[in-house]
Amino acid sequence: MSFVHLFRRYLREQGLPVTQQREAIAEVVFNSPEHLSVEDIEKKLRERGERIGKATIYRTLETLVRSGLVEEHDFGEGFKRYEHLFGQKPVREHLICTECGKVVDMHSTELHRVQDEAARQQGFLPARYRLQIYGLCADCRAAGAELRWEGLSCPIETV
Amino acid sequence: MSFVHLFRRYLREQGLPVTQQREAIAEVVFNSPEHLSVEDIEKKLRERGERIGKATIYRTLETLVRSGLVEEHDFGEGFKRYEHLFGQKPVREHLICTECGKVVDMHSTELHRVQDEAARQQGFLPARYRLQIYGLCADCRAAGAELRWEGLSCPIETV
DNA sequence: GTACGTGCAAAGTTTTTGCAAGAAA
DNA sequence: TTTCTTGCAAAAACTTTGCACGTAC
Repeated sequence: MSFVHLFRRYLREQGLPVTQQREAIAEVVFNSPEHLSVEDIEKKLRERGERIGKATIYRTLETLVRSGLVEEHDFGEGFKRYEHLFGQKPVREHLICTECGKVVDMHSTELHRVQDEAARQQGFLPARYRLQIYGLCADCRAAGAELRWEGLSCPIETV
Repeated sequence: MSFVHLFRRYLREQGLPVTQQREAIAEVVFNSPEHLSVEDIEKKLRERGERIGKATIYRTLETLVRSGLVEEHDFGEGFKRYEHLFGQKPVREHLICTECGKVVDMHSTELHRVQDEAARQQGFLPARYRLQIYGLCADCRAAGAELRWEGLSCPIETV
């Protein structure tokens, strides 16, 4: 149920002190299935009765990311979001609905393989990747939403 | 050679005034093969003898992106970069070297197809996507660089 | 002449940093 | 006791906004 001991182990491995704040922040992140913003984390901590400064949250998240237990995301909202990597295979593919803003996780082994291949063909040695697909989610499509193009009437016709 | 007339057409279509500043900014972006930051653009404008306020640059980039002629990128540097979509097929795949920071463009038709398929399988209607692969570029590999893992010694073993 | 753009500076966001006081080992 | 953390507030970095003045049409 709780994965905090993994983080504790990482801290010890690195010779870093295990503090109340670090454990509380890790617990909050590990117990949320969503992609959390720093503000979300702060709110959840307050709900638990913990009052931890933003600076500490940022600093702890940096450590969590470095430990490999948490991943940082940027969905172009102007701030970052954080997600733990337990449960299923690490999810690095996100479908982002341009209508309702919902973010759906996805995983495709084939996709992973093709990406890897393509990168290697360029002499590149891939380590991790991040894919964001923007479009309409199933719900919004069902509700009748449509993709809209507000750009040039005749997109890119190099005339 | 110059694609500015496409932007002019877009502005007219939208009933927006065509101004000197808008044309100068579009020219700078259209004539650079790189991914430009707002600061880069400002510098290039100054080199051309144009002194245009940052606010205008931001506002014009917004319009350029909406026109579909320019794409906004976020490589996690803390600021955005902009790239025109002329020349080759729109490039939405980036190989980012974690050693030297270089960003290499890539394009794979197969990759595109697999992505599309995977999204549709989830009931999602894809419109555009963005892929970032982090790793080591050919040069850094040749120079002997290696991927390093500074996270937990035994990555994610849910024990 | 009217509507919209421009430039400046101020305000807004999110994130980082400096430092005195405090906790972990 | 020594080292590293915490929390606050200030700073930083990028972007947006308000407003008086100018320009496109």
